[in-house]
Amino acid sequence: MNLPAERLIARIDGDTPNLRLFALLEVIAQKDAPFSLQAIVDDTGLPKPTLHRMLSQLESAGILQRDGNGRHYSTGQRLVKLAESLLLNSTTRGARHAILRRLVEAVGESCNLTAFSCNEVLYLDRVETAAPLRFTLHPGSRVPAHSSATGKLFLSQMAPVQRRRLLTAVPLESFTPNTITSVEELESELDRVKGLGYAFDNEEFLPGLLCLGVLVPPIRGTSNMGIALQAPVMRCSKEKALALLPTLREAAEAIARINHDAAPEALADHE
Amino acid sequence: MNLPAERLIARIDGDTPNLRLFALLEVIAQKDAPFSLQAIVDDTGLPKPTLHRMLSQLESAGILQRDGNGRHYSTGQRLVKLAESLLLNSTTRGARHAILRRLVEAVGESCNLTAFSCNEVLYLDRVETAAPLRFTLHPGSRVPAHSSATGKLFLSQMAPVQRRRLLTAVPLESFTPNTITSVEELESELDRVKGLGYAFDNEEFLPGLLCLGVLVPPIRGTSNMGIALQAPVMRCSKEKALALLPTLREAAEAIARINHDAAPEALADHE
DNA sequence: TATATTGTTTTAAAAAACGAAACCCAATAA
DNA sequence: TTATTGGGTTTCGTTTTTTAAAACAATATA
Repeated sequence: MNLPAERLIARIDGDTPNLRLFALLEVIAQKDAPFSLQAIVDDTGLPKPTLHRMLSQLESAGILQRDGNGRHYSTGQRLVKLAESLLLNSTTRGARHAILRRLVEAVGESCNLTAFSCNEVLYLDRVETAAPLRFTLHPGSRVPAHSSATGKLFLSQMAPVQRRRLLTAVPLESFTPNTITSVEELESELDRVKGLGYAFDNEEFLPGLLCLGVLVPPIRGTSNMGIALQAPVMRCSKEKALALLPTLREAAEAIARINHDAAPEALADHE
Repeated sequence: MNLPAERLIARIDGDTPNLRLFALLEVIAQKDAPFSLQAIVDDTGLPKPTLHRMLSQLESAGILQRDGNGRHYSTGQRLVKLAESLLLNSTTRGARHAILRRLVEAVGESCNLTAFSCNEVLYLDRVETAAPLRFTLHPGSRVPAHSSATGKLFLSQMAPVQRRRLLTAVPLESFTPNTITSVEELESELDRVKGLGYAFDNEEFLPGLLCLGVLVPPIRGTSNMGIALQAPVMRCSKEKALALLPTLREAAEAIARINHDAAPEALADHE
């Protein structure tokens, strides 16, 4: 996960200290493992004492934490909390919600917007269908990735080595007879999913619940948002769900556009 | 979404500008709609010109953006991207948390992951049991090493000379009748602990709280991570806790594997 | 044991942040 | 039309932080 060092240096250099701090956070956000002071020095080109001070400040504020042998830092509670709050309460929430609502109206089933956080699927938002039979899951709740449609999509984007580390850290918990609990089986499912660009959760988390998920296209790199349709199997077969895939994709693209322009007026036209 | 303003002020006030910026981001992260300068003034209590400057900096860096009429700010592209990167890459934390959670499920008591930082035990993460009677300690809090199970383990690894210097620098504070406050006594306890490879905290910090800790095996050298079980004495005897030692060890090894994978490569010689 | 390497502290100069007060500017009300 | 109000913005001297070279300490490596 080494990014071009020069670009980071260039951006960090010309700016005010406040922005430098932000740039530091951006560098840290790219790290997928605890990092040393020296690693940040290499990435940013800033002087070591400067970074030492900044990291110490962040550590004593609980934004970072020292870790492992005490010479490495990793993201602290507070930083993760900030990231989650940002995605949950984002000012574009209203616009995203409108799109989700329109999607639910179009497909007639509950849909939700998810993000990948700490190896789990985090529900950012959810709109429920009017149909009486429905599953109720609240924004802010979490679900394991391996038994979730969008979770599989998130996993399918990861580098195989890193992904395997996650999957083998803890046995894959089984929720229903359909839950995939073997790492090998899951990995081949993930490869399949990667090729298709969509994923099912075929009663793998809750009995009777079928989900079809797609990723919200990222500007570049990997996506950290997905939307999924959730329907009771007795009302929606896999085939029927697949027929709705284009509608789902359309909504995903609409949300991608919002994320990109982040223009609050975006929903005015669709009202 | 209005949080108690005083608390935010208090936190924002005493800190360095860098941390002030972060606190500002935290306030912004709570907003679910575009916000005005005045709204932030009300939330933080900081002077208007100060915030104006900060917001302007953030805006010109693409971290925030102004909406239509120019009088409101909302989260910009770069801030959302930061949040997503953070969550996508917080895999190590997530994996450790998953292991901790599974451990808690297996032993039925609260467990935590600690590190040795500045001669104190720092709680990195914690998962609480579902049992109604429990002690609540938050990640990020600190506890003196001499009255903590994992703290004793950390101390037991140190070179005797260095350790003695540490222990005699300041009198050992007493928290309960069981707290070891004599250096000689503590040192013999530490030798015993070193031989056993595990440590108890037998109501030495909080009355009624029994802890059993083990070290997370290091790649090499000394370990600065430990995991501990924490249980009310009335529910868990020393013997009962000891019976869970293998489970505890297993979890420690699982975390060690994660740390091992995340190990820093010997200095990268690019350039 | 010597010897790099990385982390930490110290320093004076430079830069930025700070915030009081004054100033703008648009939208109402008189 | 003119005052008034409630933001928002700019100015500027003071205070504080940041900066980064250099020295220092601790640690790993040979």
